[in-house]
Amino acid sequence: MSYLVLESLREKIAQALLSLGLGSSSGQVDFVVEPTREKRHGDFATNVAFLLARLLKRPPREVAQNLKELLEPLLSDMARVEVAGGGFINFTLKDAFLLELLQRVLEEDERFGEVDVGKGVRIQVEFVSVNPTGPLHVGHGKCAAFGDALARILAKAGFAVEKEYYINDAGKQIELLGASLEARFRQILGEDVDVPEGGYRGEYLVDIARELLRERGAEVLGLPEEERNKLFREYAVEKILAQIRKDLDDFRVFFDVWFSERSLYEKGEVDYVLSLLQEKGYTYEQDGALWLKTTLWGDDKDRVLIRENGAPTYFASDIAYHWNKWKRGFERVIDIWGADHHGYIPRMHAAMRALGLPEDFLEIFIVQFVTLLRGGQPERMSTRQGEFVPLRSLIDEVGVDAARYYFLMRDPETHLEFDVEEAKRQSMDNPVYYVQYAHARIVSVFREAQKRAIQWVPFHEALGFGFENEDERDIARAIVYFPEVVKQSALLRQPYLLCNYLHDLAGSFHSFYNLHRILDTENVPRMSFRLALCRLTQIVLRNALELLGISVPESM
RNA sequence: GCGCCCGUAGCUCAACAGGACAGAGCAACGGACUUCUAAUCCGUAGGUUGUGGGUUCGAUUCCCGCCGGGCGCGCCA
Repeated sequence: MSYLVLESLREKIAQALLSLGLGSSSGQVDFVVEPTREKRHGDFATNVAFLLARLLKRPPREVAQNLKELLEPLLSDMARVEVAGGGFINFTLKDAFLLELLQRVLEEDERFGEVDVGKGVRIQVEFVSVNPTGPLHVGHGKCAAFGDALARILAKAGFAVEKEYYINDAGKQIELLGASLEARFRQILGEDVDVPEGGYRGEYLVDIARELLRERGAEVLGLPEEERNKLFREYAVEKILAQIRKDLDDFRVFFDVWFSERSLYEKGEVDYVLSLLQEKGYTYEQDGALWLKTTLWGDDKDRVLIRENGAPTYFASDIAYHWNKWKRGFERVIDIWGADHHGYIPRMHAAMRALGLPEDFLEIFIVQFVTLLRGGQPERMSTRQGEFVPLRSLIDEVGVDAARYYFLMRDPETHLEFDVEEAKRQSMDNPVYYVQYAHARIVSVFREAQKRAIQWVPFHEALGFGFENEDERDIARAIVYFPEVVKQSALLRQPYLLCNYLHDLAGSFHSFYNLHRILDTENVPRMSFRLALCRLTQIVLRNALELLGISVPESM
């Protein structure tokens, strides 16, 4: 497991507090340790003295001073512990310690960044789960990128992760889909019929109808109604799902499980869960329908489980679905939904409580809409949001890497303005290339070294030469911080923290590269040390990009 | 009307979960390739953090009101 710099420091401070009879495990002093923003404040800082000052009713500065004296002997890894500002305590790592950590990074290599905050907890991430009634659009792409990256990050952070796609292959919209396909089918055969009211009018159904005609011929219309409906329905779902899978594959998003809603009905799980809720006494009948008392857990109104016509609602099968997840042994499940579903959250949480599941079993994330811009102007393809632009066309236009990075670089719960023109530009305005370029540059340095048959001291030995300047040290500090970022993004479920980090790391490297010559055969120790730093930076860039599902180019 | 999200430089966004002087990129301007990839770097300029209160040693961050934008409020999924 990788070393967590902040966590270790925090623990030591907590220990010091305990020895003072303060702080304690009860956490009455909830202090932070964080990397400093400015170099002159050292590497890390804590606000513990401010919080303690309140408790002790002493000036923060004085508390900080006392604490510093107490801490110093405990912190053999620190070169300096200083009181600054109104009462901050700043820490500066010993170079020797930093170098020792770098050694570990070399050893851990592709495993660097693995942390054990997940402790093997089984967690499921369910995302995209688009109804198989039409192709994926750009908004789904954002959900896909987020869910996929989150799953990768959680795995790196020590969770046992499974990715799942829930196929809504039951219910009215699927009936409508089948009817829409049949209408297109008949149209091709020259019949004067229209797509049913509220049906699916997209061109893709015309293509599918043609395919069906080619495969099965016009005689399918002669089948008995029930059989015919089933055929059209299933054919449409199958074809559309295949297209969705293809799009997701190309977007480098893969699922462990494709779960069918229909199977819940077939196995009687919907009925079972309904009876379970009835037994618990959380349901009642009114207006001929069966209701769940979701208001018991804060929902605005109670919700219908079985309609007056006897058909279960989507809500009912969704409850069964989540019960099924629980029965499969997940300790925690994450649902990622589009913004138009946010009104659905309270009832879902209420249902979990009604089933008696732990409060933190279900986590729901809402992914806000994407607005596509083209040169600063909103995309015209839709009168509403750009999200109706197919994901496919975005991938074709800007590529997978740029698309994924743009989706991931922001908090998914905020609206995203995605400028297609900017994403396409292979230049400095494009953050994904900025990061990838750093990697390609490093590879190129090694390529050059090899070409010139340059000999250098092996990395682990070369690290012994130590830092020559602040620029080198800055990179080292950024490198050893990576595991903390993995931990943070996993616990906060925020892949974008990783993007910010990557951008910073790449920036430190680019600055360094422009300021200092690496391949300097006049000074072999220095060159060797710098090559070691390059390799280390390369390791982190690669590991981090992989967590985002973005390719790691050897040259650009 | 109610609920959720959002409001920071001309534009798109950060600010590490309440911390030090609010930072990047783009756009603008000025510099750096006979030397490891210039998709890069260095510098200049750009701000009453929508607004009014409150809590705090400290607020872009938390609370309340208002203004503006987005989304949702079905026995649809």
